[in-house]
Amino acid sequence: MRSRHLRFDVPLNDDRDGFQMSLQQQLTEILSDAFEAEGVERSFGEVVVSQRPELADYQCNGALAAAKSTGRNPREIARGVAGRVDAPDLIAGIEIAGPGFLNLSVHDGHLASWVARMEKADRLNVAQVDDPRTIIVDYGGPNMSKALHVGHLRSAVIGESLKRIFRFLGYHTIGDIHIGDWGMPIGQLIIELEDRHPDLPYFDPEYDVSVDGPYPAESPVTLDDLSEMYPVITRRCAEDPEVAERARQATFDLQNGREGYLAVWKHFHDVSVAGQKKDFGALGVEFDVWYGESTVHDRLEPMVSELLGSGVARESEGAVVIDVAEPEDTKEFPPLLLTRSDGSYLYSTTDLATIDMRVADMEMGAGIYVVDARQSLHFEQVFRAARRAGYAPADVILEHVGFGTVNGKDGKPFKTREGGVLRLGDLIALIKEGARARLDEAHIAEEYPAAEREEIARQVGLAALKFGDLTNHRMSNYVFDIDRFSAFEGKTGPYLQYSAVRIKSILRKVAEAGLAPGPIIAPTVPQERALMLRLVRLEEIVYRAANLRAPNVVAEYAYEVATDLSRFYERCHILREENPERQASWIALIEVTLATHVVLLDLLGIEIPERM
RNA sequence: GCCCCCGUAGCUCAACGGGAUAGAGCAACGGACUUCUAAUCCGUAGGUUGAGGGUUCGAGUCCUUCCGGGGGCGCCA
Repeated sequence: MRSRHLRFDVPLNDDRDGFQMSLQQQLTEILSDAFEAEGVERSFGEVVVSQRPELADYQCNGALAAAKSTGRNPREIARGVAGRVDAPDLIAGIEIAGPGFLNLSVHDGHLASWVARMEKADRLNVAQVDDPRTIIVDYGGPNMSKALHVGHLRSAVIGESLKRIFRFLGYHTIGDIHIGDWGMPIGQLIIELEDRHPDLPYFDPEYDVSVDGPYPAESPVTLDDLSEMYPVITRRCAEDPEVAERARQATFDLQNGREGYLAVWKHFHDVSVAGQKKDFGALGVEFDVWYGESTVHDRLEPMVSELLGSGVARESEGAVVIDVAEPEDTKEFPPLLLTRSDGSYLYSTTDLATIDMRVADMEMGAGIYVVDARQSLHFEQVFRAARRAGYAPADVILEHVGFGTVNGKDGKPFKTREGGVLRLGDLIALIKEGARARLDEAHIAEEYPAAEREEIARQVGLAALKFGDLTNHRMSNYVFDIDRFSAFEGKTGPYLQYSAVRIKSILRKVAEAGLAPGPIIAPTVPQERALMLRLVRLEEIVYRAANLRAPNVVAEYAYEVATDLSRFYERCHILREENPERQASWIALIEVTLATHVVLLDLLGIEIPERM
């Protein structure tokens, strides 16, 4: 059984001390046994969280499904199963409802022992996968020639979260930014710079490093220059075929090792990476490697020759292509374009070579590409080509995890009121400013040192921004509304932080009062019970998020934990509680809740302030 | 023309591989601070899930036909 595993066909590591399953799994085992004893296939015993919390904690719908295959009455099956369930210490009640739902309520003592288990076990008793597979998460994907804008937010934030989720579950993960730094945009920037400053040594064909000395160490352009130049040159290329032809030539020359171009490319690369490190750093997005298209440039020429030699690739209209259509395709599948007719390389070329490199040199067991959903065809082509070329054996997972676009209120890709794109750096500054204003107007943290207020504003602003993105399902094209992304009330990142901060505050006062956590006892208040029931689901949630590649599952759950904590907080006053056993149990309970928050917010890439 | 994604409350979004009465936040209205932080909590109101047809005990979810939006379809990334 041990049903939870990622779609990598990898079993969960069961070598855990004590409780080896999640509560849900444990209930599923019991029900499966009962179904089996009743003469029905045990797979019908699957237990899920109740859709009607006022009726039950968990439910099993198997009797309904089994009715079809067995031809028996569903309520009769349910009755039979219910009669065979005998686990009084775990299941306090089992009832048949409606057409044949089995409603389960968990025994309070058992629930408390689960929370206690989380408190004592490592990692809140969340199992790690038993799989040495290396997962490379390819996200961020900035183009070297453009400053980061809101459109880059999704890949960065979703990719970062997925990487953290996989890592938390025990996978060896590598986050790779995969910079776009070897294609046509570079050729375009080169000729734009050449047109503006033809006197620069990089463009002098006569320049000889051995005679004239090395190229200047100082960059001829700043990041702002590049951002300004890029739209200019793309427009010029669109309007004038001759300019476009020169850009293509420059791209070819760069890729074939023209020294001056390589030298100026290096400058472009360095100023651009410096800017990206700043922006992604400000977002709290951390890449393990800063590779890019150019990383594989040495492999391109040999790769194309080899593929041509082996017959995987072929010439077509002067270009080199790989056919990737499969007989069972129902739709037309165009071949992957490996080189242009002038021999220069494309996005497809570097992507294919990158797969080869990742498998051969980085031991990639799974490649997760967190890239705009519009590129799905491209990735399907590249993945198929990688299989045909033998770069990616069948056991290596290649997966495009797409996401929707960030739109404005008009349904088109987001633009500022002035019609320009909103830079990521400006957006972060804007939201942080909003968070600071919120502190002022609500008279929060007035007595804190200025530096701490500043830090709180930063953390709160980023939380609002990230949660605002991650709470959406990744596939939906969401509407970017600055007001929503800088809201601090309701279902927002700051609410989650606030929940954690409240606990920290209580725990400080608890320590001052000389109180300490004690054994977690059975819940006596509905809000307390609801919180426990929520916490116990942590493992299910994280695995589910990983399997669906959906951080919004974690975001949603984190919000629910925070809500349950708030309700508990309103109802149960810990410091004033007179029953010492209950008080000590509550202290332990909020400690587990805080630990859960710490895990969840970390998976979302959200920091928790000490106070706010 | 072919293919992919999307369409859910006034707005922005969820909905745990088909389950019971489709849930949250915001906005609106009404309550709760001498009480561990009110960035909170409680309540009211808000829906023919774009439209039709089908599959079955049961459909927002699967199939199908339309309508509407976004995107892709060899020398862009």
